[in-house]
Amino acid sequence: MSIKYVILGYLSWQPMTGYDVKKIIADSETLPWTGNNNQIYRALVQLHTDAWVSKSIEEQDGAPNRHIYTITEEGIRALGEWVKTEPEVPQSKKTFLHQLRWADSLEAEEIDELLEAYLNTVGEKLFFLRVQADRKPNMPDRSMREKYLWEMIHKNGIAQYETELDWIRRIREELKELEAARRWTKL
Amino acid sequence: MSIKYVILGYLSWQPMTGYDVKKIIADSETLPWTGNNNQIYRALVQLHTDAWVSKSIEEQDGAPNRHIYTITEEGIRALGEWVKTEPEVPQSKKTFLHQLRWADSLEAEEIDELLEAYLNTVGEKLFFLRVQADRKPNMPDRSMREKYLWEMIHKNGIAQYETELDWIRRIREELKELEAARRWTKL
DNA sequence: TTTCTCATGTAACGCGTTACATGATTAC
DNA sequence: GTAATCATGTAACGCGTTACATGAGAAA
Repeated sequence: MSIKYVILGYLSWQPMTGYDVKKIIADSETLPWTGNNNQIYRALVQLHTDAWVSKSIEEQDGAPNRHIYTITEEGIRALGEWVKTEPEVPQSKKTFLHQLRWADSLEAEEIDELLEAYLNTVGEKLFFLRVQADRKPNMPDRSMREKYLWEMIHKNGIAQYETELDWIRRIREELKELEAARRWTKL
Repeated sequence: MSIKYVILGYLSWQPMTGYDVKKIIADSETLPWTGNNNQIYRALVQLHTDAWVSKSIEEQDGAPNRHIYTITEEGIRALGEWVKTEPEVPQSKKTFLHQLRWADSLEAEEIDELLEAYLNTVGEKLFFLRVQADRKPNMPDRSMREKYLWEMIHKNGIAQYETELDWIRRIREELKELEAARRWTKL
């Protein structure tokens, strides 16, 4: 359950309510979760029973009380251990590639339209990723190095989508050439 | 349930048993599933009740009978429609990035070790991806264009991991510079 | 007046994984 | 003799999603 550590991480950065965590996850272009309540509140309950976070309640009138979660010493230790854990291979889920694999039954034009649609989808995502960097969260950086790490994490996402765009452009051009050659030999 | 279409795709390519499908998925470096029985056999039952595949049984003695699934006309139609479906944004799950985000509490050396471990993991994966291209499946290509598409799909994975390696190398170098600068100012 | 934000939570379900179960043949 | 391959399937569970439920205040 990796989201548990992701949440713990954000709590190591500043105390928050479940609602705050939800917003961070939902607004993030890079976190692979939707930010749904069910998962987050359940994870927070777990973190609390693990004693990795403590909970304090701030009463409000005319609104539900805010349950503020704060990371504990134990939680900091657990997070530190997790961070040093053997890295996993990144894995991407690109449904489009599986569509493309069986696209040979389509007309050349149809394939090109598909690729264009994919180009637009990826391009749009890239745009939002870049915009999010400008919006800059109002969260202070704890150190020079941490700021650098966060920037590089952001750039990682951008680089991936840029690579994808290059790949799409290349395949479109080459398919155009292939199609031209096919027509030539047919004449 | 995208795996349903993935399986349907492979069945469009040639009739197969569940076991064959399992092997393809398990051996693939790019398909994001493990190739576990439960999922595959269940999906095949669904495909069959959808009438997208037909089933014939080849009896064997001293071994379980082979249930051979063949795509139907309806299945071909369904696959064709799915292929033309609006492409989704690719999304990757990079647990390592979430580890790195909270790595600022570590010593410079420890971070570098982490990054080196990540480099090795990604490098190894890339190696296997390339090897798999040589191993080349004994499956005949149906057309020039399909062969090209499959090659490009393969290159897509390679490009992603290469981008990742570049990113790791860059961050390692820059962190080294940062650390050097920090030591310099401390003296 | 309707929609959005704040803030908590629950119900139902589907996708995906690990592990279990069987049993013959083939390879090392 | 042990392990892998062929070939089918089931049980249990966990992660993740959509949707539901409540209710106040603020903004459009």
